[in-house]
Amino acid sequence: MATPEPKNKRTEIREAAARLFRDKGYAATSMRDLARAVDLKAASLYNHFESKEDILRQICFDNAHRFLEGLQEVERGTGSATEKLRALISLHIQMATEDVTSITAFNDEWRHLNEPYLSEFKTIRRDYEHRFQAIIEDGVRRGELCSIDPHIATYTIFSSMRWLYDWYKSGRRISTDDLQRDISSLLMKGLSV
Amino acid sequence: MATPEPKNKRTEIREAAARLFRDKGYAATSMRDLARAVDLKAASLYNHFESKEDILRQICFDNAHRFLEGLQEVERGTGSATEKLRALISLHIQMATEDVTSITAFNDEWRHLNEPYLSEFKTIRRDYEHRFQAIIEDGVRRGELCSIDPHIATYTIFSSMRWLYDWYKSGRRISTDDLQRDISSLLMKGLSV
DNA sequence: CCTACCGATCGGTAGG
DNA sequence: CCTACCGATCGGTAGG
Repeated sequence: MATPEPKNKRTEIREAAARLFRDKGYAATSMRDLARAVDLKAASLYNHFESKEDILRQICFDNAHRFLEGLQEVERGTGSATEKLRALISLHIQMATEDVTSITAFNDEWRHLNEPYLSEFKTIRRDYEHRFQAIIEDGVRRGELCSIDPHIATYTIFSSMRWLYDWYKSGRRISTDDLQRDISSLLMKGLSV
Repeated sequence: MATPEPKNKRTEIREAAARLFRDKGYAATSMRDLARAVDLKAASLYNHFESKEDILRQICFDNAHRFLEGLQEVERGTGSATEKLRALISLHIQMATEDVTSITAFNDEWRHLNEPYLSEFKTIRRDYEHRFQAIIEDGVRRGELCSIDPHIATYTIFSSMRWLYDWYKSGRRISTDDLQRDISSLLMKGLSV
């Protein structure tokens, strides 16, 4: 009973889209490609989504909110700046390894959003970056971290895990635990006094 | 005298293409966009390049060879693994800051190459990665670097500088010297014993 | 280097 | 959810 179908089809389309956007890029993915991937005709996709951009929009904003929630939880904690930073690095690795396809589309394809969504997305992103950077600044001020430029540190941390998105496509031969340990230790040691 | 025009126009088109590919992506850049950027009609572009992909091809392979040359020079050196690694990090930062637009297109758009060029490009890239990783493995073996997984270390270093490509688009307020110092010290300290 | 034009494909809609 | 179809735009060519 009830209607389990509609929601599942929507999710199925969204996931197929994330995969195609990651593999071919948003612009190179046609609605006919996507329809084929979910065994539908192109026109039928419009019963589930307003437009091609609507799908991208949901992928981008859903992931943005997941990152923001993770950050908020860390901010509410009572640990040292070092502990918070370590938790944030874990968050990024976790996001990258849990839902790879979606995160890749989120990372690389948001620039294809149209206004006003593009500006809205950039604002959220900038907010995240600033709050992340504030934690590093705090750590430097307290003498927990070395006197690195917090801006450089923030972006270096962000991008240092980007290879996971590409790399997870092919057969991954490293356990998530090893990743956590090695990446986290490299970055934390690099930032230590 | 002579003919300085042809070569200059070719270069002008290539640079405009690199900028457009970086800003909008390869698939979303039309030959009409590119023609407009260099004050030509779309059809005239085909006097300078065989196809749209031909332009991308040149950007990708030129940069691949520049990276390989830099690596070769480092490999020929007699320094320790630590010194070689430091030189390679410098190479990446230098490439990223010297010719940003071209490097971004090289980094993100190569997947739009068609066969057999796609396979050829991936082979070159894999070769570069393996030789880079060999230097890290050597450093670990000699006890110069900590016992991190060399594979994780290699890719973390590669991607840790990727933000430079995006970030250089907007007004850069950090000097190249500061970048060199902070990024290099973060990574080298992170990898030290 | 241009005008004129090609077939293919695009995102999306009408109407059922 | 489909068939049928729209105008727009794509990469590229012919011919000069």
